[in-house]
Amino acid sequence: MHPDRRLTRNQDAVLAVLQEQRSPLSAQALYRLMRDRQPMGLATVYRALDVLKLNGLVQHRVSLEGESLYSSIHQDLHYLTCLHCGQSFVLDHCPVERLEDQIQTSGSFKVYYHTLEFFGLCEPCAHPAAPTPSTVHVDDESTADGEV
Amino acid sequence: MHPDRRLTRNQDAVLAVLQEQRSPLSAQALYRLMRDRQPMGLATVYRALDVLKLNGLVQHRVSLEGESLYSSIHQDLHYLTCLHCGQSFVLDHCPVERLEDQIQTSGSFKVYYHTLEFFGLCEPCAHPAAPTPSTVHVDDESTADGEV
DNA sequence: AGTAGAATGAGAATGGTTATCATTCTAGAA
DNA sequence: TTCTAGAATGATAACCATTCTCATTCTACT
Repeated sequence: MHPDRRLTRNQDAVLAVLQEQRSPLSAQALYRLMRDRQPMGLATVYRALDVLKLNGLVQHRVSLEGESLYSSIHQDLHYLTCLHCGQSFVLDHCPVERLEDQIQTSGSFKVYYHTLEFFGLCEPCAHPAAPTPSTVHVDDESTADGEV
Repeated sequence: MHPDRRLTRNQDAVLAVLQEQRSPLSAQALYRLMRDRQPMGLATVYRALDVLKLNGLVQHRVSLEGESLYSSIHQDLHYLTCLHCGQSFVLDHCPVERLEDQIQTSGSFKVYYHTLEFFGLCEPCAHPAAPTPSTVHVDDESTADGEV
């Protein structure tokens, strides 16, 4: 990874594959995919993703399982993620672009991308057939809005 | 962690400590803090955070280093994070609350909290004294082996 | 062609988080 | 109060995505 340098063959291949994807991919999944395209070591995949990220070509978010998911910088997808089952639903609207522009033009920080994700419980997890973790009674301190 | 159950002493203590904090804390940091308050095993701290999260009392985001940072659900902090040095700057404005309400009232998903984070390069990392990773030439996409 | 610096691969090491399991606690029943 | 089933807890091993190490290969430039 270096200043004013053109991407390497591997970095280019990783970027190309990412740009074909419809949804974010983990580094490991990407590594497996590369076998049929441009086989390379796992470490190289991670390094390539780092370079691409530092150059504003790729973005990433972290799944609930702690896995980093990468996608092309041009994808502006956001999610509703269930804290219980971990399933993610895609949101079609992004209300943040304007703010990003504001930050951008205010100088002093160059914004490449942003993540916006909502967490909570999806319908099945919130109202399961059999009772499931949902309501909790908190006695003291601030909160006490149990009821779900 | 169980249905319609009051928080345990430990879970209560973890929540209380979190509510005193001004900024998000990692589970490990929290574990260290608890020693002076309500000593408990590291695993219990993680379990408590899970329960609190599933009940909408605590939120978390993941740092660039892959560490989960927890905070009270009432903190609505968002960040500008530098991809190069990892430093985070707090944003004072959150433009997303309205959308959260929309999702909330549209039914079918109960939103507890959201994360909003901008990534890019901070001033020092973007314009360092000595040249640093910044510019990259991409000749479109799948140019795997062109000239070079 | 020759050389310095960068990239790469393979595998070891790291470190936050989760799983395991024996023990302790809690809330309700008798 | 005592008894008991189910839940919570602690200590530690196991996991696993990611990073590091280092010897080797490539690349760009002279």
